[in-house]
Formats: sequence, structure tokens, C-alpha cells
Amino acid sequence: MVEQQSSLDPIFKALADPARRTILAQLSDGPASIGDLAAPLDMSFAGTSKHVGILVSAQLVQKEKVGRRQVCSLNPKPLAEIRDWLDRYAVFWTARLDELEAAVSRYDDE
Amino acid sequence: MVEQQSSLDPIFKALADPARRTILAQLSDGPASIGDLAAPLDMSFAGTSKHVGILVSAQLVQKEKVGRRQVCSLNPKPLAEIRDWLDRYAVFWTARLDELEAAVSRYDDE
DNA sequence: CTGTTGTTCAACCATAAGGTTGAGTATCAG
DNA sequence: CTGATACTCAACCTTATGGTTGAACAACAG
Repeated sequence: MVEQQSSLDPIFKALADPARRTILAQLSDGPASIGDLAAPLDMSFAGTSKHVGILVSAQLVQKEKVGRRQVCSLNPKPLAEIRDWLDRYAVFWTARLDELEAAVSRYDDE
Repeated sequence: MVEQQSSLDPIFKALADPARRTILAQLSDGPASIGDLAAPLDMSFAGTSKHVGILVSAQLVQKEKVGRRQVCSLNPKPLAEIRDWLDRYAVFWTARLDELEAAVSRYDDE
């Protein structure tokens, strides 16, 4: 199993910040402007704008200008990429967890 | 959908570095020592040791001292946490991708 | 004991990341 | 036009991150 160079890096980096995950969570309820997103974040407007920029360059979020607002919406595709990456480990971790369960039940039987 | 404070942060941060994902990929083939892991990384021994330390503190990797070697092995549990987090978006993104597909096929029909 | 191997630790450096503020640009409201 | 709103950008600061080197230590080999 060898790691190939891909776009995973910006996606994982984008997801590695709690503020940005909060933004994603908010957007999963529907589109929102930068101002809407900034409100619950205890952070300046410009700070939020930066975070959204990072999410946009990781292609997790799309911006569309509507009047003077930037309406942001979630783009699910990169999440599917993460899922694919995880799936490469799924078989392995299922096996390992089964091992653990088996070990535990052997322990219980004694 | 609100983000609760959790252990996701160190896990995502740990996964956000390509060297660390390479280490995980290597470990998915079976346990390996720090030296083994350093070899394909074009990085110093100590650097690799640091990366492994980060993976250990994110609980993605376990170390066990065997003689003078530190044998590292993959711990699948945190990956399951990431998967759970992703699953909260799964329904949403499936719906969105269906929308896109539908849009594309409408486009094809024209 | 001596030397080599495997690893960690401390110190250091360069760059990136996360945040701020203040100025500047569109857009709408009156 | 004037002013408020929604944002972006540039500059700056602080701390984290990713890497290095060199010294130290523990374990095995001879």
C-alpha cells in the first residue's frame, strides 16, 4: 500500500481546524453568507473570510456572489475522496476490531 | 448540526501530513520499527520519530519496545471516528451528488 | 570493556498557520 | 450624493509545525 500524491493534503488540512469544521456543519444546514458563518465563531469577520477561503481552495465550499453577500454552500465531493482514502484501511481495521472482540470474548469465557 | 468538542482535532491534524499518511500506509502492511519507517521518507531518523510521536498521541499508532527497537503498529479506532464524522455528511453529499447527476443527465437529454 | 545500532531529547531555524486591525471596494437604502 | 453593510486585502504579530543537527542513552555484538 503506497501513498500516491493527490489532493488529499489540502482537504485534510482544511478539516484539521475546528472552526472550519464548524463552518461545514453550519453549511450542511443550507447555504449561508460569510457574516452568517462568522456569527457563532467568536472570531473577526476577516478571520472567518480566511477560513472560508481555505475551504474554497480545498473545494469543500463554493462561493457565489449574490448582491453584496457571498453565499457559501457545501461541496460534498472532497469528502467522498476522504472516504475513499479511509476505505483503503476499512478492511484492515474491521479485521483488527474483530480480533479485539475475539480477544475480549475469549477473556470473558475464562 | 452542531460540532461538539472531541478528539477529532488531533486525528485530522495527524492525517494532514503526507509523511504521516505514508507511515500509516506502511504500517497497514504490518508492524515496523522507526528505522524501517524512516527509510522511504527522505527525512532524518529524528524527524520520523517526531512524526510517529504525533501519530501515537493521536492514538493512530502504538509503540512497543522490543529490544532496542520501537515496533510500531496501526491502531484503527481513530479512523473509525473519522468515518463516523464523515457519515454525518454522507446523506447530504449523496443527495447532492444525485442532484448533480440528475442535472447532468437532463443536460445530456437536451 | 568497546563499539555499533536504534532511538530519544534538546536546541535551534525557517516557514506556515491562525488571528488581529485598518484601509479599500462593491452594493444597497434613503 | 451619503451612509451603512458585506466583504476582501495587506500588513502585522504570535505561536505551531516540520525539519535539522548533535549529544545522550539503552541494548546487543564481539
